[in-house]
Amino acid sequence: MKFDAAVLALVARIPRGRVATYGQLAALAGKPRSARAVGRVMSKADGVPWHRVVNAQGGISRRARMTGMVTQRIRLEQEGVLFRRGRVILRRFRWDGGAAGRRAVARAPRRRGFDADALVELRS
DNA sequence: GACTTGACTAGAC
DNA sequence: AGTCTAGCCAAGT
Repeated sequence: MKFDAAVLALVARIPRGRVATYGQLAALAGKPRSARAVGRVMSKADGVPWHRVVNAQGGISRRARMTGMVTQRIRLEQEGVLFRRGRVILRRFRWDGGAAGRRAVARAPRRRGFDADALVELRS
């Protein structure tokens, strides 16, 4: 399968309210170090939830058109994705890669009850 | 086919 | 924690 198609197929599987990083998608597509290539694919991605793809720091990467960046953040927030200091809280919103049977991508243990991150977000 | 250009990253200070 | 640097890979010229 072509790299581009593989990446697009993966992006299409990212659930609402979750995000994936360029590097993560590259790895899932079988090319662990092709994060930049994923960015290229996203630049002309259409018909897929491209807004759910962020960089390794949880931030929205810069691009030629800045308009898309605003759209991306708004859409994510509408899906319930929380930001802190301008970045997605990856620990909580990173997609596990559809890890059914597959080995899960390092995932933070679910916290129960009081959530400090959420509180901080509400206050800002 | 040799550059150049990105919506990138992990590692080293 | 912010900055730099070296890699990396696929496209376009």
